[in-house]
Amino acid sequence: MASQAESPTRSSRQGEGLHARLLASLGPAITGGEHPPGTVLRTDELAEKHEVSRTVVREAVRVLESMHLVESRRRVGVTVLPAEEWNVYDPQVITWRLAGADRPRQLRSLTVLRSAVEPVAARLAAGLATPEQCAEVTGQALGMVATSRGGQLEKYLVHDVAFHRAILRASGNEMFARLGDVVAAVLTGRTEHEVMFSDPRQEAVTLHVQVAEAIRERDAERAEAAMRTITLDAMAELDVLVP
Amino acid sequence: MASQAESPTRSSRQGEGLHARLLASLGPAITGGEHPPGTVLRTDELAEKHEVSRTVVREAVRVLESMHLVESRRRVGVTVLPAEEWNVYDPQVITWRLAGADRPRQLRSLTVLRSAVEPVAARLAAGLATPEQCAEVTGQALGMVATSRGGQLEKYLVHDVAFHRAILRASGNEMFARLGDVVAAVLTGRTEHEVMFSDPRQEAVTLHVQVAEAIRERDAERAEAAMRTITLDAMAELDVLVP
DNA sequence: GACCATCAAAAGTCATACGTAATGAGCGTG
DNA sequence: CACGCTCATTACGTATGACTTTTGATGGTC
Repeated sequence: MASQAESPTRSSRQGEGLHARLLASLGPAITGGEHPPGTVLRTDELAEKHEVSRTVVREAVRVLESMHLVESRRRVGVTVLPAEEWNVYDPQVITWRLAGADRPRQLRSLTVLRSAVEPVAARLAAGLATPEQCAEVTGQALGMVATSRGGQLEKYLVHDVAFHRAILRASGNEMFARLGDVVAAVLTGRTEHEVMFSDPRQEAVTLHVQVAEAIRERDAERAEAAMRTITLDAMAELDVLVP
Repeated sequence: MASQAESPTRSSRQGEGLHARLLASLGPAITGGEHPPGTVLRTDELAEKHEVSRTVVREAVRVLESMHLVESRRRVGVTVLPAEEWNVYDPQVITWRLAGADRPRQLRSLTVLRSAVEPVAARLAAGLATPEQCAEVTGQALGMVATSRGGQLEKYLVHDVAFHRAILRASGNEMFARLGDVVAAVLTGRTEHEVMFSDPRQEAVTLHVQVAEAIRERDAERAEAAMRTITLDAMAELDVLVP
């Protein structure tokens, strides 16, 4: 018990708890293929390697277990599960995979998911959006128009994310609403990592405005169609950028 | 350390660990509204109430925290988060909510999600399904036909679930594939809890066969359309059964 | 009334001891 | 030789007590 008493929390300050730090180390290592499925980790070993107590390791392992990244069995150890078992909807897992070697596959999966969900969300939003939500969507679309020229990619991105978030929220479906972070991650990733020298294509901007209009006019059909075009464009774009 | 030594694991045998048991108690209590958002739980209190050690409580809380059901802060306690924060895609959370008071809302959310995802999955499957996957889909559709009369609802359900699972898997998208459990839960729930005296509607059966045919013939358009009809029917049915 | 020092409550961490179950080597028997 | 049983080993599971760290709350001073 004296070890941490003599050296008050070794090294620099940590924002979060030790378990979170360990998790942030183990999670990406697993999703990134550093510990391939079938690998067996032992708690004592992890504790020693990361210089934390077994208690901390166990808490982190519990979380990984709840994500179905690993399975803890007596007398065996902590076994890394095959990727098919992973909770690929867990925001943390998504983040880890987007940050690692799996990034292209993950981006593609998410984009396909978008192409399924967002058109339906737009359709629902057209029927359910409150006046405030309509105003929000319209406002963000106009913001996209305003920032679509002159290399203001960062500002454009902000409006783009807010636009899609607003529609997902206005759809009235909690599960759709929760995909706001996913869409944000995809859009941000596109702007950040991929080559985006030029301004956004004007057709894309126009489509966003059309979606906003359609929702405002309660035209479910048009809202869905326009949004479907947007997401299909995103998939086509992905085919060009990613192998 | 003597407490469980003198009484060898009090009461009956437990299949899983204590933390899992605690989780199975706390999770539904939170998602079911028994501990409304804002409620503050204290670790020691939970430990005493459930007759487990703080270690066990902490592990369970860590998992709940990773699901964004609660937030643990020093000097404050374990605070229940508002429902908007919850990881509604976590299979455990879905299960808990389906088993609790939130069941109708959850069923509706999941059905809407299905209506967005499954048509797109069918379209993709039409382009990607291997011969084996085509055979599987067709086989399950035929199984549905065979069990669609004579009150064999349980057998029909098995084929129905397997059919949708096969298509989601054949879509080639890992995130779609992971929704197999969700679809299974919805379909099972419909057969179990709702009134289903009669045999399934023959039109529904026919639509499933059509989807299988379309996938086999690589007709993406028709596969998507038929599946869309299936999921829209499911939504319509839900509107009738659930308030 | 605003600001700051002090206090205390509760989570966070650690180390240790002991319980428990699963595994696989070894051994005996048919 | 094969099969199955026993049993020691091993690594996770649980409990506990001591200590640390953070932070809301309290109360006092200017």
